Amino acid sequence: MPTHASRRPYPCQDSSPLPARKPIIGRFFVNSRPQQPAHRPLQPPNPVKINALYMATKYKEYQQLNLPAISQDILAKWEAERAFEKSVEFREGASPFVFYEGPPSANGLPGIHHVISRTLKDLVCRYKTMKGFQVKRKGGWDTHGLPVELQVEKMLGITKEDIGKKISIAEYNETCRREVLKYKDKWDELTRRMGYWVDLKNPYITFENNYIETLWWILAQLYKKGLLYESISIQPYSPAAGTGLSSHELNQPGCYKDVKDTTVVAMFKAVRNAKSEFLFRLAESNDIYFMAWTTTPWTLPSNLGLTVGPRIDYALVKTFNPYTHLPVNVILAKALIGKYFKPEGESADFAAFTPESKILPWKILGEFKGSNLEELRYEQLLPFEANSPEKAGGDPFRVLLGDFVTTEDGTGIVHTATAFGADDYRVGQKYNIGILIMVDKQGKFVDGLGEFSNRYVKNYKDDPNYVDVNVDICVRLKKDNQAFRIEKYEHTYPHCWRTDKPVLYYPLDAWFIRTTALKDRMVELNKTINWKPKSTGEGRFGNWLENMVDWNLSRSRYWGTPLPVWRTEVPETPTEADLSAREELCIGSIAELQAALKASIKAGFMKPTTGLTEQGYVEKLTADLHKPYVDDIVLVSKTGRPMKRVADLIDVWFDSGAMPYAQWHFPFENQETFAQNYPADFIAEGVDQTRGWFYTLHAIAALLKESVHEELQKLPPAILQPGSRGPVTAADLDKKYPGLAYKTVVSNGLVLDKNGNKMSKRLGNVVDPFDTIGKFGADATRWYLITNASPWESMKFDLDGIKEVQRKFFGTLYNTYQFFALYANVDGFTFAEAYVPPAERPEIDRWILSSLNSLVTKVNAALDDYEPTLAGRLMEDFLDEHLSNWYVRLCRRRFWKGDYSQDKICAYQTLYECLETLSRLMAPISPFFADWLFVNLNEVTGRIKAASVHHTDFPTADADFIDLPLEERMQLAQDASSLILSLRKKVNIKVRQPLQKVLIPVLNPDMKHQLEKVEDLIKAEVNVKGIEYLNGDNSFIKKKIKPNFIALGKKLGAKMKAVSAALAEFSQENIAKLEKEGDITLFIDKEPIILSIQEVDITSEDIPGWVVANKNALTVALDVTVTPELAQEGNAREFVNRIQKIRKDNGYELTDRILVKVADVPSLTDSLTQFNDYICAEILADSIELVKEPTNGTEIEVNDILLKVFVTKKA
RNA sequence: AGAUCCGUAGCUCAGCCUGGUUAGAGCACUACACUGAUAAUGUAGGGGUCAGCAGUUCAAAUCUGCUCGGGUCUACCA
Repeated sequence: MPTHASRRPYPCQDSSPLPARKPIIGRFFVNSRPQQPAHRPLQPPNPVKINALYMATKYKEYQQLNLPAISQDILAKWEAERAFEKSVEFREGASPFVFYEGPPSANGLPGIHHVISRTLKDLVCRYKTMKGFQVKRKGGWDTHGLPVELQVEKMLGITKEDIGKKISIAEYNETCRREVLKYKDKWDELTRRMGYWVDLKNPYITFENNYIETLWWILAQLYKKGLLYESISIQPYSPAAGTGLSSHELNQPGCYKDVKDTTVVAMFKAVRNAKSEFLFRLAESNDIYFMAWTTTPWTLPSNLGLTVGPRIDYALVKTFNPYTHLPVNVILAKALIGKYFKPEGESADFAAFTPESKILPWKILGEFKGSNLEELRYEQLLPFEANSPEKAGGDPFRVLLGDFVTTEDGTGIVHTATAFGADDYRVGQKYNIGILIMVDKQGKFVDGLGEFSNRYVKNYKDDPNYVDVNVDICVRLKKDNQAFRIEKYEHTYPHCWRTDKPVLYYPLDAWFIRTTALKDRMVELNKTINWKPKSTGEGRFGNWLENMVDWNLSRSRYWGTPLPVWRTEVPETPTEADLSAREELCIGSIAELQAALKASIKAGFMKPTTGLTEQGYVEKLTADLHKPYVDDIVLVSKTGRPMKRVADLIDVWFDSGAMPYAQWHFPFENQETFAQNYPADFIAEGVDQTRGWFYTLHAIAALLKESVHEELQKLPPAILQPGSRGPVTAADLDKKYPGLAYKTVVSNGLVLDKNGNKMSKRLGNVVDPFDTIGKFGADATRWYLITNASPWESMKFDLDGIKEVQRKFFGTLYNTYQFFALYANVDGFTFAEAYVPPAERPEIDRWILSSLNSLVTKVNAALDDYEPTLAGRLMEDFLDEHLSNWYVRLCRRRFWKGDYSQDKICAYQTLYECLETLSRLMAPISPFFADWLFVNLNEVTGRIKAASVHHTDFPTADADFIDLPLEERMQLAQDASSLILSLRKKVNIKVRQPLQKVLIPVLNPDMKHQLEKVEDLIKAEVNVKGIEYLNGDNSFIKKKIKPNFIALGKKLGAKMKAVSAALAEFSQENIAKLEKEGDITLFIDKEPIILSIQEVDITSEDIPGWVVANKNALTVALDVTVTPELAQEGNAREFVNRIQKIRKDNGYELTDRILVKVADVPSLTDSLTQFNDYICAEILADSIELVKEPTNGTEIEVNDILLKVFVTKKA
């Protein structure tokens, strides 16, 4: 950032009477030359289509910056001119840049976090459009799913059980269909107001028949390939809500709660047989028990196995049951012995043990690995008639091996109830121990479980008299010598997010997609995706792919895409024969369904309603592919049996993951459009979509690759490969459609409140995007969101941050424009003159243009790399540090002084170009303000034939403009000015007081040349008359030497410290010698080390007798002597300053000439006479009249001298 | 539990990939200047154990490991 300069109070270009100073800008002045054609022709994207552009003669000037008003005006303009549509139409025929819109669900209100991801999407699309691509952006709506259902239930005051009773499924779904787009208007409004350009007129909507038909086609493709199958899965299930829950739902905030449960370490009595004989020998007893811990005692009646870790060490321990005090031998993990037995009890006196004993005696009888326990048998813990081994249908009550067993808590032996745990089920399948489901879907025990029958395992009915059955189970075990420890235990347990009741893990029939079959392909393809940030792709997403399990697709709901599978019915408890005779059909299109329907009518399973033809009936039945209509359809199997639809709906994530195909109703129509818009070049959503949309898009693309190829091969080759007529080979297809849904994905982080907390309605810290945009405008909001932090980092949203952006960035840019407009209007600058080649412009113009083009290069690179934060910050720096703070400030006089000369034209052209280029650079991020700025400029000059900045091309850098040495020396000038000003500050000499000279030691000729070229700038900036350079060999300067660590590090290694110390001790003579001879020999530990001049950094540190400051290699010394001559000149300037203030106070126009009468104060007479010409030129007076006693007038103060002046406007 | 990101001034963030000896900006604060960009602008100042510990190295904000704190995602187990 700049650390320089206050106001430069000097005249520059007009004739200065100050003999000591060269007028600075005069040096830059360029005489008019034969005009040359414009250097940089600017091409509109499509000049033909734009006809009449509104032209203005004056740049608009404003009272003050009003960003919300600008947003509104520009929005109205866009809508009137169809600016968005045109921005796409203009690029017709250009290469497409494919963007997919992740569909939001419109049944909730949009929040500020939607603004960030949409800004990101929008800016990339706008940028690519300006880069010459055609970017179609089809909007979309996600319409299915549980949130919609719940909202509807809440609204109607019903629960899931009421559906089909109090309300028909048809009515229910109709309500969902209506409700899901409840806030569509709000979303559309946000889209408009934030300036998100997306096609909302033709969005894809996931509940539409065409959309569902594509989903069915995809499912049928998977079915054909054997990738869609049915199986049991243990899933979270909410008995209170009567529904299975997805893991997604379980991860709703607040679902995992800390609860206190009654837990028990149950004792399973081992059976003595050949395999277990070794234990019984060790124990010399028949009372051997496996100890297993559970936090869900209600699962114990369903126990079928005990699982141990094969590599875990277990011990057989002789002890007593702490409740019954009977002698027992227990088996548990050795590592967990300490949890149950106190050290002082080890090998204590067993004989002395009484029920009153505090310490339980114990003794290890033997140790073995878990693998030694495999296949041992035990007696069923809680046998009843309902849970007999026959009912389990396997070979239960054995010890199993499982990798999931740990010794972190419990006993290292896991009670395994196959019905109620995913791990349990998996290991149970492997060992064929059967399954017992002793709890029904209401969450209560089934009949035939003795005293526990029909009791709810948790208080699902909000019964005030509920008695915890878990406690009763524990009590019974305790009495029966089957419990070793019973205690309350606090742990986190998932709860149904709707009913707040604990979920059960419950076996449910489910349909799966065999994603694991394509795992390798998905992992490989993921490596080709450009992830922003990279780590999300490699880490979070990569790991997720590595640990992939089959996709559980089915949901037992009402409002969603139905699974298109019909099959013949089997009895409730089917035999193998029933199942193998079952016939099944997966429907892949409406036509297929209609044909099947007709067959069914023929078979007599379906009958056309009276008054309808068969065709009419078939069409009516397939007019809506939702429940309940599809469920009413009975089809006929090959063998003539009736087939009913499987009741399940599919996961809504499938809906959104299938959008690349379904949004175009592929492959039923739009095949060509699809071919050109697949895969996406770019998508962006919140990082929470990693396992959601990002995954489902990726998975479906990988699964569907071959089917897509098949369909595309039906198209004419020219569509797939423009320009080629030959056949499209498999390799060609593979290259273009590798089974990938997107090439670049940006995952943006969360938006937190300003204290870093997640925004939630509960905390009341949500930020309303409408308020924010209304108050600060979309531009400042967008700019803030993009530049505050990288999009993928979670950002703390603070309205003060937007205020800052508004003031700092937009305020500065607005001021700069206002400044330009003010003077350009006075001078009538309309860019009518030919473009002045940079070589003919003053150095400062060439500098800012160089800097501008460097900026353009960097911004292009940043945006190409999807780093908008960097791009925005670069623009901020340029605007503040270079354009406003240095260029405009230094050049102000060029704009308002003198005639409409070549120099002025150069200044206008330069500033104009900076503003115009900035408007185009910032257009993707802050589209309204950019357009406002662009149009304000372009309306007058008509320089670019485009009605909107969004129809122009993105700026590209012109290497000819870039002059790095020039940028370097300007930096030197800024640094030098800053240093000198800080010195002035230190000695309290105001900038208006001229000083005689500055000394700058130069360490090499190059530095001197660079400084000489900006000498005038520095002198003007700091109001010093001369700069003297001190060459390196001047003994006047005191120098400092230090090692060049980078150069010396490798050479010296460990000797670095010693050398560093030695250099610190160097005398001025040593340094001079080194400079003169180029190298010097040091002795470190008596070893010679030769240092060359390149291996050290020599800087000037001090100039004795002067006030000195330095920064890096630059040192300045200021002569602070104010001679009487200098003081007089200072007075003159002070005087000018006072008169200017009066002019302003009196409200004179810039061009008004004035008459001045001044009281003749002796101490000022010399100043006023000597600098008369200068003063008159400055204040636009013909002369200064010194009068003895002005009759009336304003009292002013010039360097502590009081006097009266009388100023009037000249007629 | 696993993965990942983050931790630098009161606040928001650069710098870290590629280690180099005075760690930078903006905001806020304090003081001053400027007063023809003026509801603007500039200058200066104070303010940091670079979360902590250990390691590698001549040298660590920067590389490595561990710990702590915060966020997110995933999983959830007796």
